[in-house]
Amino acid sequence: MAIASPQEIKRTRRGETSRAAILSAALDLFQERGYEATTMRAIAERAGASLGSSYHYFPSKEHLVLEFYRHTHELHLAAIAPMLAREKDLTSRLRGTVRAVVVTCEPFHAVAGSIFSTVANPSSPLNPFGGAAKPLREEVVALYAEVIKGSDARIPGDIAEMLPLTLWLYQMAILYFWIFDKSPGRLRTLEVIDETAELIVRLLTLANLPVLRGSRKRILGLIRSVVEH
Amino acid sequence: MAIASPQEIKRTRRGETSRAAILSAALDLFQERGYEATTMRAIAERAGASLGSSYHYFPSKEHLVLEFYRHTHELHLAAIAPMLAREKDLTSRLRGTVRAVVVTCEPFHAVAGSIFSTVANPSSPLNPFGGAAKPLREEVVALYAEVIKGSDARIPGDIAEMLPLTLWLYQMAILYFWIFDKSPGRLRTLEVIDETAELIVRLLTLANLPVLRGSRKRILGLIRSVVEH
DNA sequence: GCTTCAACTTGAACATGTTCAAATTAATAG
DNA sequence: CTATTAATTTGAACATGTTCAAGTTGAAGC
Repeated sequence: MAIASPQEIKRTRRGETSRAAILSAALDLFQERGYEATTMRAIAERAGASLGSSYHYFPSKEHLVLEFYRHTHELHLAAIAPMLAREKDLTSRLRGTVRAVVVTCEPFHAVAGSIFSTVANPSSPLNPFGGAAKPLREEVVALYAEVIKGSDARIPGDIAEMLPLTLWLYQMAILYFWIFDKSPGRLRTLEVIDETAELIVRLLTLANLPVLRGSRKRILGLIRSVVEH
Repeated sequence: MAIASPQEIKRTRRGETSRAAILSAALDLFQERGYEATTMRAIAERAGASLGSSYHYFPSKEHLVLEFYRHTHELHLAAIAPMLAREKDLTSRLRGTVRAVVVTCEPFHAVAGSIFSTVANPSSPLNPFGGAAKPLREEVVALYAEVIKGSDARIPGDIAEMLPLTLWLYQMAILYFWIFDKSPGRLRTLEVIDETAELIVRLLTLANLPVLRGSRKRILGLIRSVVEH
């Protein structure tokens, strides 16, 4: 409920071991049973710790999810590094990056629903628009900046400024769609990613048309005004 | 957690009184204290009922929120009826309708955050993409169909087909923005509504341009494929 | 080795959403 | 009016996230 106080816990070796055990148990159990079905008591038990000890390291169950996110983010980065190093075409880079998101998250599909709802809550420390999850969001936004920068596409400056954040939002939308996707192998999500990635790049090109200049300026102004707080 | 069984409770006069008292107490308390701070025990107490009785009429706390939604929807409909009867300009109709949403919801701004997160959860009966909240969503979509139909704008058939649902989604996005809006009188949300309403109608016009034909078809196909399940 | 103190651990206690079996009430049939 | 039955009401019991005061541990300084 309350935002986590940002004070770092100074980690001794003993503490670090406990913390790691608790986190690892939590990640396992979230995958096995889902977020809601995993109780803090079960986490503590599997970690060989006590209930209170878990709360010493993680202020709440939600904060364990935050680590869960960070974990998948690392996996995602590792998965796309070779592609980003090789590929120059923006559509391909975008498609590859977003495809990798859902592929990386696939083992957690069952958990994702309840997590997403937690994340959507503005008063949750996990809400990416503020609170504890903000740094992680910024890492993802930076990743999309890299996706753009490393491509051979020439994006006008005013668009380039807002694009990474917009693509992050796009990724969130894809993830929400993916949560509902019941098709075998989550194929429909992959199709939607392919289609939208192409469409986005196409619209970026069209944005230079004279008729669209006005709308383009307005849209960018809108995004800018929505983002600033 | 479980989806509500759709069996109607046959309401005798006695039952109806109790049900109404519980609902009314819940609506009051949600406004006074917010969703999370309102306990089922407090609702029962204020309603002069017992805890168990509340659960006899409402399968869960979330289902009380659903009624809360329905309540604000009625208020919204009443608020915009005169405007819709008079106004023919699509931009004005759209702006007026969405403005009325946030104005109607203003008394519940403090509650809205936690409610929104509950609603976003795919496994919640309140999730508008399925479950108990679907009928209400369809009412709102129908309202936007009316917003379009009653206007003097001539919308191409393929767009008109998908537009109401898209506008419902747009309304959801505005509401999410509104939740975070801390400006006095929620002025920023109103500004964003004005700007986006104009922009949407402008883009609808532009969609007829030959250069945009391809993208238009693709976007519509995308929406269609995303909506169908 | 002893003291000190912060880090760490513990489990009981609490609040609250939910379930349920039993009790109560009121309407209906005879 | 009485018996029956379904609707309604009740509150105890349960599960689980969270808090907290008290206990334990181990390293650093002497």
